[in-house]
Amino acid sequence: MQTIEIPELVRYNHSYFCFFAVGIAVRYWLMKCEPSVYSIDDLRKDKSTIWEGVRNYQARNILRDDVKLHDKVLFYHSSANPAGVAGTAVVSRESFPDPTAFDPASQYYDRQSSVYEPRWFSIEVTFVAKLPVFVPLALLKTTRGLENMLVIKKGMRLSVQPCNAKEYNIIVKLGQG
DNA sequence: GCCAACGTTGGC
DNA sequence: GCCAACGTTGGC
Repeated sequence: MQTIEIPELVRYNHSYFCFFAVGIAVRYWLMKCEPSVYSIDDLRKDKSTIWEGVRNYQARNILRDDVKLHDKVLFYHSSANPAGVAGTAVVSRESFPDPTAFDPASQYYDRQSSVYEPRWFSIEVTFVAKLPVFVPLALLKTTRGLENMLVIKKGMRLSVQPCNAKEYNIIVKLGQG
Protein backbone atom coordinates (compact mmCIF):
# COMPACT_ATOMS: atom_id res chain seq x y z
CA MET A 1 0.00 0.00 0.00
CA GLN A 2 1.21 3.47 -0.88
CA THR A 3 1.54 5.96 1.90
CA ILE A 4 0.78 9.60 1.55
CA GLU A 5 2.81 11.85 3.77
CA ILE A 6 1.29 15.18 4.62
CA PRO A 7 3.23 16.54 7.58
CA GLU A 8 2.99 20.12 6.31
CA LEU A 9 -0.71 19.85 5.90
CA VAL A 10 -1.47 18.52 9.34
CA ARG A 11 0.66 21.18 10.93
CA TYR A 12 -1.92 23.78 9.98
CA ASN A 13 -4.41 24.06 12.79
CA HIS A 14 -7.10 25.30 10.47
CA SER A 15 -10.53 23.75 10.14
CA TYR A 16 -10.49 23.69 6.35
CA PHE A 17 -7.24 21.82 6.25
CA CYS A 18 -8.29 19.53 9.06
CA PHE A 19 -11.46 18.69 7.18
CA PHE A 20 -9.53 18.15 3.98
CA ALA A 21 -7.02 15.97 5.74
CA VAL A 22 -9.60 13.59 7.22
CA GLY A 23 -8.91 10.12 5.94
CA ILE A 24 -5.25 10.58 5.22
CA ALA A 25 -4.11 12.37 8.36
CA VAL A 26 -2.40 10.50 11.15
CA ARG A 27 -4.77 8.87 13.62
CA TYR A 28 -4.44 8.31 17.33
CA TRP A 29 -4.93 5.14 19.30
CA LEU A 30 -4.80 3.96 22.85
CA MET A 31 -3.48 0.43 23.03
CA LYS A 32 -3.71 -1.67 26.15
CA CYS A 33 -1.20 -4.20 27.29
CA GLU A 34 -0.60 -5.89 30.59
CA PRO A 35 2.87 -4.79 31.72
CA SER A 36 3.47 -8.23 33.22
CA VAL A 37 3.17 -9.53 29.66
CA TYR A 38 4.81 -6.64 27.78
CA SER A 39 5.59 -3.21 29.19
CA ILE A 40 6.80 0.13 27.88
CA ASP A 41 10.25 -0.82 29.17
CA ASP A 42 10.16 -3.94 27.03
CA LEU A 43 9.24 -1.82 24.02
CA ARG A 44 12.04 0.62 24.76
CA LYS A 45 14.46 -2.27 24.89
CA ASP A 46 13.10 -3.95 21.74
CA LYS A 47 12.53 -0.65 19.88
CA SER A 48 9.76 -2.33 17.86
CA THR A 49 7.29 -5.11 18.47
CA ILE A 50 4.53 -6.99 16.75
CA TRP A 51 1.18 -6.34 18.44
CA GLU A 52 0.17 -9.97 18.61
CA GLY A 53 -2.49 -12.00 20.30
CA VAL A 54 -5.50 -9.74 19.87
CA ARG A 55 -8.45 -12.14 19.84
CA ASN A 56 -11.40 -9.81 19.97
CA TYR A 57 -13.24 -9.14 16.74
CA GLN A 58 -13.82 -5.43 17.26
CA ALA A 59 -10.16 -4.86 18.08
CA ARG A 60 -9.18 -7.15 15.19
CA ASN A 61 -11.20 -5.05 12.77
CA ILE A 62 -9.51 -1.88 13.98
CA LEU A 63 -6.05 -3.41 13.61
CA ARG A 64 -6.90 -4.83 10.20
CA ASP A 65 -8.72 -1.86 8.70
CA ASP A 66 -8.08 1.36 10.56
CA VAL A 67 -4.61 1.50 12.05
CA LYS A 68 -2.28 3.05 9.51
CA LEU A 69 1.44 3.68 9.15
CA HIS A 70 2.67 6.62 11.25
CA ASP A 71 -0.42 6.64 13.47
CA LYS A 72 0.36 7.68 17.02
CA VAL A 73 -0.15 5.33 19.93
CA LEU A 74 -0.65 5.82 23.65
CA PHE A 75 0.82 2.76 25.34
CA TYR A 76 -1.51 1.86 28.20
CA HIS A 77 -0.69 -0.50 31.04
CA SER A 78 -3.81 -2.50 31.92
CA SER A 79 -4.37 -4.78 34.90
CA ALA A 80 -1.57 -2.93 36.62
CA ASN A 81 -1.12 -1.12 39.93
CA PRO A 82 -2.09 1.44 38.95
CA ALA A 83 -3.34 1.17 35.39
CA GLY A 84 -2.57 4.07 33.07
CA VAL A 85 -0.63 5.50 30.16
CA ALA A 86 3.06 4.68 30.35
CA GLY A 87 4.43 5.94 27.05
CA THR A 88 4.02 6.60 23.37
CA ALA A 89 4.70 4.66 20.21
CA VAL A 90 4.16 4.95 16.50
CA VAL A 91 2.76 2.49 14.00
CA SER A 92 5.65 1.18 11.90
CA ARG A 93 3.85 -1.51 9.90
CA GLU A 94 0.26 -1.85 8.83
CA SER A 95 -1.94 -4.87 9.23
CA PHE A 96 -0.70 -8.35 8.44
CA PRO A 97 -1.89 -11.78 9.58
CA ASP A 98 -1.03 -12.46 13.21
CA PRO A 99 1.71 -15.11 13.02
CA THR A 100 0.97 -16.39 16.53
CA ALA A 101 -2.40 -17.66 15.31
CA PHE A 102 -0.56 -20.16 13.08
CA ASP A 103 1.88 -21.31 15.74
CA PRO A 104 0.68 -24.37 17.67
CA ALA A 105 3.25 -23.61 20.35
CA SER A 106 1.84 -20.15 20.96
CA GLN A 107 -0.72 -19.43 23.62
CA TYR A 108 -2.51 -17.42 20.94
CA TYR A 109 -2.73 -20.33 18.51
CA ASP A 110 -6.05 -20.58 16.69
CA ARG A 111 -6.49 -23.65 14.49
CA GLN A 112 -9.36 -21.95 12.74
CA SER A 113 -7.07 -19.26 11.39
CA SER A 114 -5.33 -20.36 8.19
CA VAL A 115 -2.62 -18.69 6.19
CA TYR A 116 -5.04 -18.61 3.28
CA GLU A 117 -7.86 -17.14 5.28
CA PRO A 118 -6.33 -15.49 8.34
CA ARG A 119 -8.70 -14.63 11.13
CA TRP A 120 -6.46 -12.44 13.30
CA PHE A 121 -4.27 -9.50 12.45
CA SER A 122 -1.28 -7.68 13.88
CA ILE A 123 0.47 -4.41 13.38
CA GLU A 124 3.94 -3.34 14.42
CA VAL A 125 4.63 -0.44 16.74
CA THR A 126 7.89 1.34 17.42
CA PHE A 127 8.92 2.95 20.68
CA VAL A 128 8.75 6.73 20.84
CA ALA A 129 9.01 7.65 24.51
CA LYS A 130 8.40 6.56 28.04
CA LEU A 131 6.47 9.28 29.83
CA PRO A 132 8.64 10.81 32.56
CA VAL A 133 5.57 10.68 34.79
CA PHE A 134 3.15 7.78 34.56
CA VAL A 135 -0.42 8.97 33.91
CA PRO A 136 -2.79 6.83 35.95
CA LEU A 137 -6.36 6.07 34.94
CA ALA A 138 -7.64 8.02 37.94
CA LEU A 139 -6.02 11.15 36.52
CA LEU A 140 -7.44 10.51 33.06
CA LYS A 141 -10.87 10.40 34.67
CA THR A 142 -10.53 13.81 36.30
CA THR A 143 -8.72 15.73 33.58
CA ARG A 144 -10.67 18.27 31.56
CA GLY A 145 -10.69 17.47 27.87
CA LEU A 146 -10.54 13.72 28.35
CA GLU A 147 -14.23 13.26 29.20
CA ASN A 148 -14.97 11.49 25.94
CA MET A 149 -12.13 8.99 26.06
CA LEU A 150 -13.34 5.41 25.85
CA VAL A 151 -10.79 4.16 28.35
CA ILE A 152 -12.50 5.99 31.23
CA LYS A 153 -15.92 4.52 30.43
CA LYS A 154 -17.10 1.81 32.77
CA GLY A 155 -17.04 -1.62 31.26
CA MET A 156 -14.98 -0.55 28.26
CA ARG A 157 -12.64 -3.44 27.52
CA LEU A 158 -11.67 -2.76 23.94
CA SER A 159 -7.90 -3.16 23.80
CA VAL A 160 -7.32 -0.90 20.79
CA GLN A 161 -9.26 2.31 21.11
CA PRO A 162 -9.44 5.39 18.90
CA CYS A 163 -8.62 8.74 20.47
CA ASN A 164 -7.73 12.11 18.99
CA ALA A 165 -4.88 14.61 18.77
CA LYS A 166 -6.25 16.78 21.55
CA GLU A 167 -6.51 13.89 23.98
CA TYR A 168 -3.13 12.54 22.95
CA ASN A 169 -1.47 15.90 23.56
CA ILE A 170 -3.16 16.43 26.90
CA ILE A 171 -1.94 13.05 28.12
CA VAL A 172 1.59 13.55 26.82
CA LYS A 173 1.65 16.88 28.63
CA LEU A 174 0.44 15.28 31.85
CA GLY A 175 3.24 12.78 31.39
CA GLN A 176 5.83 15.55 31.40
CA GLY A 177 4.86 16.30 35.00
C1' DG B 1 -32.41 -16.20 16.54
C1' DC B 2 -32.69 -16.64 21.55
C1' DC B 3 -30.38 -16.98 25.72
C1' DA B 4 -27.98 -19.49 29.47
C1' DA B 5 -23.52 -20.89 30.53
C1' DC B 6 -19.02 -20.06 30.36
C1' DG B 7 -14.63 -17.57 29.70
C1' DT B 8 -12.10 -13.24 29.76
C1' DT B 9 -10.99 -8.51 30.91
C1' DG B 10 -9.54 -5.32 33.96
C1' DG B 11 -10.29 -2.06 37.90
C1' DC B 12 -9.97 -2.23 42.55
C1' DG C 1 -8.35 -12.41 44.70
C1' DC C 2 -12.90 -10.49 43.90
C1' DC C 3 -16.35 -9.52 40.88
C1' DA C 4 -18.87 -6.67 37.42
C1' DA C 5 -19.18 -6.19 32.71
C1' DC C 6 -18.59 -7.97 28.49
C1' DG C 7 -17.95 -11.32 24.52
C1' DT C 8 -18.40 -15.97 22.74
C1' DT C 9 -20.27 -20.50 22.38
C1' DG C 10 -23.56 -23.82 21.67
C1' DG C 11 -28.08 -26.15 22.62
C1' DC C 12 -32.55 -25.59 21.29
